[in-house]
Amino acid sequence: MPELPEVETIKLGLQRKIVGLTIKKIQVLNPKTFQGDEKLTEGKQVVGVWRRAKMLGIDISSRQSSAISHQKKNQKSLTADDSVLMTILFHLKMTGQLVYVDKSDKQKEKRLIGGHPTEDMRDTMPNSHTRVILEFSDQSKLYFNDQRKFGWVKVVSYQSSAVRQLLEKLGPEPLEKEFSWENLKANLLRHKSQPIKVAIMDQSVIAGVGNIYASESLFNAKIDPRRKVGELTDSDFKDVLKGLREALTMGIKHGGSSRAHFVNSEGKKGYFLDYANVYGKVGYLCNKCKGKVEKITQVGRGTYYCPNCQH
DNA sequence: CACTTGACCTGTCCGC
DNA sequence: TGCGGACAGGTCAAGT
Repeated sequence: MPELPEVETIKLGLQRKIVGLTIKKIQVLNPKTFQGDEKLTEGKQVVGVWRRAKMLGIDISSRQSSAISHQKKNQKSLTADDSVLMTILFHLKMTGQLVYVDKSDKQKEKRLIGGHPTEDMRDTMPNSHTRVILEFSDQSKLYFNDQRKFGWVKVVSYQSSAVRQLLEKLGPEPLEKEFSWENLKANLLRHKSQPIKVAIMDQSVIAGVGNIYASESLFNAKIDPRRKVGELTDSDFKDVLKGLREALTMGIKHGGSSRAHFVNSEGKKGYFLDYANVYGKVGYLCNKCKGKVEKITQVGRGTYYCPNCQH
C-alpha cells in the first residue's frame, strides 16, 4: 500500500496526536514483525514523528518537555540534538496500518475527506491483523496492523550504522524544493536501459514512489512507461519531475489511496484513487482523450497508461 | 554486472 | 458452492 502520500498522511495525523506522550509499553503480538528491544522505549517521551521515503519514524527521548517544541519543527533530518537517541521505525510494506485510538474517539466525529464520508475502524482495534501495540501512559494506543506480515517495526538507535545505511541509500525526497530535474536526470541515468516506470520506483533514484504514483506520474508527464531512461530528453526529465510532484501532491491532498487496506492514523480511508487517471482503470476511457486505458506488466507489476496520450 | 524470478504472507476475486 | 490460480500498495535475496 503505502507510498509517500499515504505515509505522509499518517505522519501528519500522528504529529498532531502523539508528540509529547510517554510510552508505557510496547506489546508485540507477532514477533516476526518486531526487531529490537521494546523495553528501551518504556517511560520515554515521543518528541517527533517523521517520514523518509515510505518509512515512518517515531523519535523518543528520556528528556522532558523542553525538547518537544524544538523537535517539532524539523523531523525530516536526523538532527544533531543528542536528546533524540532512539527511534521506532516502521515500514508498512503492502498492507500495514497505523491506527491511533484514544478515549475521546468514543464520541466519533463524522468527518469528510475529499467530500466523502469516511469509515472508522478505531472501535474495532485490535483486530486479527494487529501485530504490535504501542501503549501510552494516558491509556491511548497506537495499533500496527498488517494483514500480510511484510511490514516491520524496529526500535533502533540513530548511532547504529545499520540505520544510517538504511536511510543513506535512499534517493532524494521528490517534494523537496531543492530537488531539481537535473538531480532526477542524474540519478535516472544510472539506469539508462531501464523502462522509466521501473526506474522511478527505485528508492535509490527517488524516495517514496510506488506502483500507483509511478503510473499516475507518467500519465501526467505524457510519457510512455516503457520508454528507456536513456532515450529521454531534458524536456522529458522536467515533465517526469513535474508529473511526480503533481501526483504525489494530489495524493496527499486526498488523504492517500485506499485500494483495499490503507487507512490513516484515524482509521479512515483516503480518496486519491477516485481522482486517478489511469491506475486501476483498465478499459475505462481516458479523461483527456477518451481513448482506452491499458494495463501491461513490467517487472511483474501492473502498469496502467493511456497509449494515446503517453509517448 | 544487469535482469528476472522467487520468497515473504494473507486475502479476495474470477473463471471453470 | 468449490477449487485453483492470479493478483494485490514493497523490498530482499538468489539465480541466470
